[in-house]
Amino acid sequence: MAALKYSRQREAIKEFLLSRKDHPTADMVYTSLREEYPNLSLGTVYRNLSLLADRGEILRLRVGDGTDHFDADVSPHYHFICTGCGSVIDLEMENIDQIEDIAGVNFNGQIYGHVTYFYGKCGACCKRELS
Amino acid sequence: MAALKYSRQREAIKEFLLSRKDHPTADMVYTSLREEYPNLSLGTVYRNLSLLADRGEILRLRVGDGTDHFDADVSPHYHFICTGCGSVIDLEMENIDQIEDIAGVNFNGQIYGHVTYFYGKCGACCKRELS
DNA sequence: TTCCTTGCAAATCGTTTGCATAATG
DNA sequence: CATTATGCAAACGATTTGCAAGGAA
Repeated sequence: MAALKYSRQREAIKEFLLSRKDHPTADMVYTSLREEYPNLSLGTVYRNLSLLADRGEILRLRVGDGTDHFDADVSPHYHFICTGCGSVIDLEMENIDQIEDIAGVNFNGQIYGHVTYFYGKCGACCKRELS
Repeated sequence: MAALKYSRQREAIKEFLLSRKDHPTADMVYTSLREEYPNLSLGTVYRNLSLLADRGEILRLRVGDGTDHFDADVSPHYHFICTGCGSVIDLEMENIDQIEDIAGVNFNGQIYGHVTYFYGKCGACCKRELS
């Protein structure tokens, strides 16, 4: 892995992600940080998000809405995507790694991991529908 | 849902998907059908794939390689993506819908579904690595 | 004749890249 | 000084869309 040099921008991107629990997209990161760093470029945001994701310092979430979301919480956990408002929410749930064993039963290869997203209506959207 | 009119192209696209078990991309569908329908357009392929997916007649797979794959088998099943060769393979495995109940335990919304992809090395790639 | 569908091309969207310059080690 | 990172703009790949013409009900 190549050596990294410090960069104010990369630090700001990572701190921004750490400060939020709503899993922003690259464009959200860019737009928000632009207020503090007026000549930050979108390319730099993408470059650093990819770099951090490759190093495992952040998570890239392909939630299926066409644009990647990012999460600074790299501890193992799952995500819920609301089909109503599109929000991406952390789930606090029991480990389900046994599904890899279940999947491997009739399979003649090696299963090293899985990606799971849960879909439905979030609490706020459920409430909204009742009114 | 709007009324559908018959179209030779749509029929061909669906039949093509039914004839394959390797989950082609839009471009693969286009390239293959072009031989029989030389002036089929890529736009038409995309339009019909989206239309069929919206109606639930086919599945759109977001396997994470940047381009969507499609599957005419809409019966509930799971997919494995080989990190070696990128192939998308059907898994014959036990039902794991209980993970939605597990996920819902500490969640104050409604979970209606989930998407899971398994990753690893397929049989062919495992073999290749040994040699 | 109504209106869905097509082919084609242009447009869009998210993301990546080339390059000259700036900052780090 | 050697190298990595930046800003900017151009390039890209996948997908969508506008529009005039074609085909199904």
